[in-house]
Amino acid sequence: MEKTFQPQQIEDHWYKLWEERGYFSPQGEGAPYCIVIPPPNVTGRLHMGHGFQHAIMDALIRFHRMQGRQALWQVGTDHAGIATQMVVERQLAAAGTNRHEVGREAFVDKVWDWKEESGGIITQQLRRMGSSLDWSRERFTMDEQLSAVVEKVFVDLYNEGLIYRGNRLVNWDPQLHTAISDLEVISEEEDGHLWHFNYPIADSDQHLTIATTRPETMLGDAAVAVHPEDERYTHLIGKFVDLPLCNRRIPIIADDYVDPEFGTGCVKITPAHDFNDYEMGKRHNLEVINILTDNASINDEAPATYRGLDRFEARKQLVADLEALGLVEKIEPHKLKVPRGDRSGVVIEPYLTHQWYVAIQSLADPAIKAVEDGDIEFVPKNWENTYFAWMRNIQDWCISRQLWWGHRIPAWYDEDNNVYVGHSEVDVRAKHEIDDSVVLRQDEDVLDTWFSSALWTFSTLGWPDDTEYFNKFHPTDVLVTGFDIIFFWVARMIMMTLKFTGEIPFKKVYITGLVRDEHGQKMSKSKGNILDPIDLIDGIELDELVEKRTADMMQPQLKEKIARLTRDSFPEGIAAYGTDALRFTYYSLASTGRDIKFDVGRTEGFRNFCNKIWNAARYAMMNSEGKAIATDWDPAQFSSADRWILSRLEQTTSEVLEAVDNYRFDLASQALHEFIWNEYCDWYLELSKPILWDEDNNPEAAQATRKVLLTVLERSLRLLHPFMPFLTEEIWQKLAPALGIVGDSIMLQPYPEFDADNVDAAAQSEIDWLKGIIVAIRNIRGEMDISPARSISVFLRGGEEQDQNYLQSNLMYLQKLAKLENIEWLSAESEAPAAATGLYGNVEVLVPLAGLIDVSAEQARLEKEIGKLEAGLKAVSGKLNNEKFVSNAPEAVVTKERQKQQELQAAADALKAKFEELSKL
RNA sequence: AGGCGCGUAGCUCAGUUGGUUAGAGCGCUACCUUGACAUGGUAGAGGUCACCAGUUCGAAUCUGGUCGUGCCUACCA
Repeated sequence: MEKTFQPQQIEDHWYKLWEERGYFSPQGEGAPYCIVIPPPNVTGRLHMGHGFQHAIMDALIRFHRMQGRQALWQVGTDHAGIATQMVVERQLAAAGTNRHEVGREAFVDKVWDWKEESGGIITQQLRRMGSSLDWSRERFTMDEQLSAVVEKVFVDLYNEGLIYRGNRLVNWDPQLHTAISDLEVISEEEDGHLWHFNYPIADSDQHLTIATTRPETMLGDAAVAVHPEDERYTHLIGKFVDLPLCNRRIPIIADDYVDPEFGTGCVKITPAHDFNDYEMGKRHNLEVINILTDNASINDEAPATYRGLDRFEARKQLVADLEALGLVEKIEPHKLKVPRGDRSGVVIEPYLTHQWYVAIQSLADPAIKAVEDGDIEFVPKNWENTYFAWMRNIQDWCISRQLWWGHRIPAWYDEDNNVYVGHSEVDVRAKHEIDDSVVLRQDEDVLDTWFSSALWTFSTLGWPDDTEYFNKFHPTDVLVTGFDIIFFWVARMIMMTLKFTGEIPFKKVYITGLVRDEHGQKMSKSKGNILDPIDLIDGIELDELVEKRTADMMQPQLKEKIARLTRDSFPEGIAAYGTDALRFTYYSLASTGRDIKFDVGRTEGFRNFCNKIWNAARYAMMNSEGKAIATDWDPAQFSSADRWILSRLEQTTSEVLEAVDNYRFDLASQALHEFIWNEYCDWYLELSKPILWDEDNNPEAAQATRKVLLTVLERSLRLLHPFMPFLTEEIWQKLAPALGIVGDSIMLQPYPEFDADNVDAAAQSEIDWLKGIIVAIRNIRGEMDISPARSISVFLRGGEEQDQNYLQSNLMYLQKLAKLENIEWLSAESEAPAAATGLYGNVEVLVPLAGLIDVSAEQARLEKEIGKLEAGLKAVSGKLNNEKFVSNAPEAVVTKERQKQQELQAAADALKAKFEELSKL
């Protein structure tokens, strides 16, 4: 074995072998266990969020697979309508053309080409994470079979009246030329203005002052509204104003939507370009005047001077023209929420179009109930509030998009625009008896990407035709995802799955936190703080990292700043830490209900942990190869250390099982780290040395210890495997034969179970004693500056018979681990030499001074120790002197405090006596 | 405006139903290249658990409030 762990040499090898041998497919006869992958964009790249979620899903899958479940991790990718189409459109733009020139069919072909070309990247990256996904069942949302499900769902919902076509205001993206849903609109506060304009009151010399944040929409004004009880304006209700620049006369209406406190209390009403105005327009039968084109420039409804102007150009022009007419009362700075498309970043327009909608209420009700009744549980539970809040106020879902990449809507129109919905044109003609002489054209639009994603759990498992996997694995066990897509995806899956299969899609929803950078900042291209999981696995040179982070940056000053920041954060670039170390970092940070700040320092620490395990294995192997190992499991031959480590392993097993049960991967990883490093390596390996090196005198003991050494390691590897798949496999393959274990892979071995009978309290208390004495001696060595190379003599005094027995049975350990010349028990009566003193319980540990240390240093050390004891004593005594505590606290608590008081008192007294003795010298 | 979190060592975080002298890792200090590992070992320093009040014999933990901070939802033109 190499002296250090070299992850890159083993990872590809094992992953390929696992995949080739079909280990990722469900096996055996155990109860099914299933997770579906949140499908990544087929042309996307792996990011830290994926890395985190995959680490968790893979741990769950491997854990349950080892527990004997038929584990299926269903894999697949998403066509990601807008995102993918935008990429290809950008490619066209770079080539000096666009999709309209290319034409629909050729464009869609190009997108498929791009999918083929780049689609393998993300799936290769998922493999690098060690994810045990069942690649033999890989799906894509636009596969034939999945598309058929999409079509069926659409047609069925339509036939039930739950999908309808409506002409109403939608969120329109004027750059992408498509409608988007409410969820795809991001509103953030921006600086703007509040313009106050004077609208002349008809047939008078008076005017009304209205306030608006969007002057250009005045071209579509249909009324001015005031509050019905606003005394300033009641006399004007029913009268008219002359809309400046437009030569139109519009009414003054009353509506209690108007807030008299805001602005002037007069609102211009533009039904075609504002959601609230649209509703008010319906209430008052106002004309809906659309003044914008698809590009959000001014259309022909407006006066000629403004036609063709971009909306923001028109705004400037209008303000200037009103200014010239003396109709601008004032302009105030004003903060307002500006709606922007989450993909394009441009300002979204409420825009009147024909779109397809899902009538959502009847789907939402059972979906709410499923969570209320606990059929579906969120982890952590508080996300259920978020879910309920949105679901109880849900709006109909706009599902049509004016894109070319996606599932085309299965609706056809005749020349009179009558709509026919069906599985195909042939189907539609047959159903509606439409003659071939009638020309039908299919709806141009495609469905929102999330429409097909909503069907993911059951469409990927073969519903409705091929039901073997569906029947076995659905409902799935747990969905692992981020809070940001609870509405986009989780809620819609619950609704659609209940509607069509009558089953919940999953029993649990584990919501992960967001992965942020080490300072808690969101990772983003513009901040230049993105970490690529693959770079943490393979490492990356500083220059390359800087190049990567600053590529395609528009602003040069941003580029410089990011380069500087990157050089500060990673002066040496990033080392190759390997997948296991990266995964373990995720687990260690995965406490529930909290975002995680990703600190590369942690990854380095866990890389070291991998190396520690590697070397522990080297030690175990070096000490076993070619040597006799006990064949029987004979506890009578076990040393106290053997029994202790077995007992601690048992407890660790219990902790890990419980932690995984509760989705507490942080606690699981902590328990494993603590056990393997601080107990197995730091203590057990050291305790095994005296026995293994004393083989000539006691071969049975050495053989038994060898057995335990290997057994504990082997079982630890199995405990650890779901978290560190590669390292554990590599070592296990070398180790298993030494123990006579036959098996092809650790991933097919059983997961350790907890057996309370294997907890050995006696062994634990004995080794605790041993550790306590050794630590007391080392402490004196350390603080008194006694060279580690120097052997010393130690006396023990006080204590009970048990302590003396422990000394006798642990002499060899003490001599080796504390580097002792000699250690013996002093009877209580005998005179102690001048010595430095430590305590373990009521055992005094005496290191004779002669020639080793100076008295004042020891006194200073004692004073410090006494100080600590007295602080504790003060706290305990305070409690016990409080009569209310003694009379009210439970008996057990009081007894415990009393005992503690005695121990502290005895210890303090003993050290004080030592201090006095030293003073006499 | 409502809702959900968070605030514990220099940094990143644990702390289960209120009861240990509040823990871990990283970082820091000192010593040590001892026959698994310097990606290591041994020892050590470091916290009035954001603040205030309350409940209780007892609060990092429960309640109320204040401050700071992050996010989500709905918005007034």
